Formats: sequence, C-alpha cells, structure tokens
Amino acid sequence: MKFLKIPAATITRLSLYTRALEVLIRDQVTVVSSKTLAELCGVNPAQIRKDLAYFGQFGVRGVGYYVKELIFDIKKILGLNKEWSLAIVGVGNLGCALVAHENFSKQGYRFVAAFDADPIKIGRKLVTGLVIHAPDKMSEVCREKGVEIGVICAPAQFAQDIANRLVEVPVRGILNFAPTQIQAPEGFKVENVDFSVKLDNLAYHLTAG
Amino acid sequence: MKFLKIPAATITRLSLYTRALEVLIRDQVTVVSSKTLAELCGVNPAQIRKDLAYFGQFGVRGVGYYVKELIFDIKKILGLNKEWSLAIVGVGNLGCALVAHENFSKQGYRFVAAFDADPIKIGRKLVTGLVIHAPDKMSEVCREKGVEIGVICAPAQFAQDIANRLVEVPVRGILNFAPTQIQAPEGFKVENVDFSVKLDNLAYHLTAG
DNA sequence: GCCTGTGAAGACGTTCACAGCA
DNA sequence: TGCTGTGAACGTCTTCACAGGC
Repeated sequence: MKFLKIPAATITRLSLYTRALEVLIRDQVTVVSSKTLAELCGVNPAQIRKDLAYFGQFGVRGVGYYVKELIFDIKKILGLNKEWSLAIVGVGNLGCALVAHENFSKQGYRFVAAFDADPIKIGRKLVTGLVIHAPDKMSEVCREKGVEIGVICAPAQFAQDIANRLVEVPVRGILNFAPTQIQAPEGFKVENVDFSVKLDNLAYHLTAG
Repeated sequence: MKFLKIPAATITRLSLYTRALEVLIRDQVTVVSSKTLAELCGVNPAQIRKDLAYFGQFGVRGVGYYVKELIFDIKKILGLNKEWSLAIVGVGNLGCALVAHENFSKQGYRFVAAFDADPIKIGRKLVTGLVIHAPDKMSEVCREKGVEIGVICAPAQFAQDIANRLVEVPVRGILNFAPTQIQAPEGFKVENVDFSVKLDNLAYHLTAG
C-alpha cells in the first residue's frame, strides 16, 4: 500500500505508538487492542487502525495486536531497525545537552561528529569524547564518519549557511533547532524543533482562550 | 471574528510571521505584501491573508502591510505584549541549557523558578542566579513567583507526576520536553516539544522516500 | 462476541479566483 | 494598476459504521 500518499501526521503518530508499546512491553502486556492503545496515545481507535492500514495488516480480528510484533513492524516502517549517524553543528549549551541526551542513543541515533565555529572550542572534546571540528572540515569529517543527519544547534543567523554546507556534504536530512525557516533543495528533508513557536502557542491560548 | 474556530496551524504560522517581520524591520523594510512575506515564510500568500482575516483587517489594498504595525498587531494577538513567567522542572543538561537560552528572554519569557528532585542540586544556583528548589516546594514557590507556565524537562517516567503538581499549583500551561504524552484536565493546555519524534520522521523519510 | 480492516461520510484546512478598494 | 479580503472549490485527514474473520 506504499503507493498511496501517507499523511505526515500518520508518521508522527507511529512514533507515539512505539513509545506506548514500549511501556506495554515493560508491563508484560502481550496483546493490545486499538481501543486500549488509542487511550494510551490520546487518539481515536479508528485512527490507529487506519494509520497501520497504510502499511499492511498487523492485527488479528477478534483479538488485537501482538505488542512485540507490532513494535517491531512499526520500527521497521519508520526505519529504526538500523543505527543513524548524526553530526551536531553548534555545541553551545543546547548542543552539548543534546549530544549527552540519552533518548537519542536509546533509539539508535548516534552522534559521530561535532562542529563549532568558535576557535576556542575547536580541538576540544565533548563529555562523550567527541572532538569538535571547525566548520570548514564539515565535508571531510562527515564523509569519513558516514554522517546521515545533521543537527543544527547554532544561532538563527548562521543556520542557513550551515544548512547549505550540510546539503553539500551531502547529508541526507537536517534536524533544525534554530528558530528560523531553512531553505533546502526539493526533496531534501528538514525537520524543525521550534520551542519558541510552541511557547507562543501557549501564550496565545492562555491569552485568548 | 474571534467567534469562529481558528486552526491551530494558523497560530503557529503567526509566530513564524513575526520572525520574518522582525528580519524585515532589521532590514529597514516598512511595507510588505502577502506575496513577499509568503516567500520568506515558505507558505501560500492567500494563507497569510486568511490567517490574518481571522483577527481583523490589517492591510491596505493596493499597498500591502505596514511591517511595524503588523508585527505589533500579531504580537498582541499571540499575547506577546506582556512578559510570561516560567518555571523549569528538571535542571539536567537540557533544562540548564533552556534556562540559559537567550531566545526565551528575547521574546519576553522569563524563568523565575527552578525545581529538581536531586537532593544534591537543591539549594544550588543556576548560572542565572535562580535557586533550585525541591519539588514539594512547587506550589509555594510558583505562587509566590507568579509562575504562569511550567516547563517539564525531566525523564519521561516523572513527567506525568510533575504535570499533576503543576496543574495543582495551578499554573496555566505546560511546555513538555519529556518524550511522553501527558494527561491534563479538559481545557488545560499542554504543548509538546518532541525531538525524538522529529528524528523518527527524518528516519522514515530517508528510508522510504 | 469481539476486534480488525476499510469504504463512505464528515470535518477541517488550504488554495483559488475575483470582488472591493487605495 | 496592485494588493487585500473573502466566499467558494478543492484537497486532505479524521471519524463513522459495518463487513469480514478469529
């Protein structure tokens, strides 16, 4: 069923489903219905069934879904049955925190390279042992380390420039923490993590609603 | 026009518009058309006009929008014409990075309280001078400091418990960085900042697309 | 009986196309 | 002429409702 267009929201939800399923595994639950899983994720049961239906049939009628099988299948769909190599660009407070953050490694995302424009930082090591390189080493180091995803964690005014370098390397995708829209070539995937926008959303709802 | 339902995506875009407008102000641009602004934000021009139309009429036909007026109006809509008081709960690497992050203060978001369950951290001060309190002081300290928004930056397994405390204080909204869905009472606003999910999205697109 | 898988219906958001106005 | 403001058309996503199968 891969040929029909899959909503972006479906992919995001699949990611949430794996989390809920991991909790179920920890609790020794072996089978789950779309109804139960839906409650855990805060979505509609039909939504779950439809999301899964884009990729095949994973359940047993009258029974539900086998938790371990389902999580395996979803992870395979998402491409989480491999390790992904990341590079961090900009190792300020936030960048360092991300590299050290255990959620990434738990999920199979490994930081294998680090870059910063600050001459004082270049050559120094992060707590993980990762050496900080100058930005002009980006192509060389990223290719050598097989970097697939670049994580931009620099001030907004440098973000586009960094993105251009990452596209040139080439890496395959970018996770952008800088509060700015990044232009990238057609087909090149950029995901934004934008907490200012989320805060503004809160501010709006607390003001108006 | 406040009585008709406003799409969540509209609010998110308003936030992006302010950013683009701030760049225009820096570049001394005084008037902008929906077409130009749309290009800067990567959206459709009609989308911008429709988004603004939910809240009134801000442009001049045949001319466009006056940049300074428009940014003022949008900020007012979003509730950014005041300062917001935040509390950070969980001052690990990421929590510290957020408190120190200048994007928050630039936008009028101030961290006025900090909490952590680690006994070693309690009583210590962050680089900003903020004292770290024990979680059981949450009600007392938050009320005293007038905290409006709680920022959860603790491991996933503690997030719901922290959220419950924050709801009890009560704060008015929650920004959640923990990778888990938080249950909150009807009408209580929770925004999630979820970089694992964003990475999973990248992984999917790099695998399938 | 129970729960999945799925076409059809409904809700929602975006884009078009043009009327209205400087 | 140029650009906003907006109803109508379009497309997309979500939910319903039930057929299919254990």
